[in-house]
Amino acid sequence: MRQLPPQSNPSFGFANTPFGECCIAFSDDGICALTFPESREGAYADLDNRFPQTDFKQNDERVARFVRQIFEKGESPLLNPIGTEFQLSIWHALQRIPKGETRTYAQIAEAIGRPKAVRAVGTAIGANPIAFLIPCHRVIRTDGGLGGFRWGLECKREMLSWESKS
DNA sequence: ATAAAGGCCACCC
DNA sequence: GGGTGGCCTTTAT
Repeated sequence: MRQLPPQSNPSFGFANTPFGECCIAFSDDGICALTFPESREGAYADLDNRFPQTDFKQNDERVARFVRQIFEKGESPLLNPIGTEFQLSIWHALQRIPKGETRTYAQIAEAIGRPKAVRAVGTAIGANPIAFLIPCHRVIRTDGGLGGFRWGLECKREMLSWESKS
């Protein structure tokens, strides 16, 4: 099941965060993407790949305000993640992990009532379209290992330590 | 329709 | 530590 792609006033922009420059894409329906791209070209390619029909207008000023709201005030703006029902249930579960805490992939599988689907849970978490706000960095392995992270394990560590002291 | 690839885990050595 | 088999969803043939 897929929801609507960003429709009303689709926009995007770049701004600096404690974890490097991010790209945020949003519309009147909320934020649909938050990434930490290697390059701006990479960010364009990623957006075009995920929303081939959408023409985003650049608005760095609005993104800068989002970033202050998120990383200074600790608030979460309205989100509009797009994915399958399975993915959405997992991304929803991630948002219930309190800041400063962690869960294991197995615990998330348990939380959505699919205890056997641990591996699929890992895959779905890897597909998280809204980094940080959907806190996939708070999920680690049962054996205590960090697990994976789309933006690099170093970044995952930094996010966890940043959250533990605030 | 089917195959292949995953941010996993339990179990073995 | 390293390797195997099972589990389940998604994406690409």
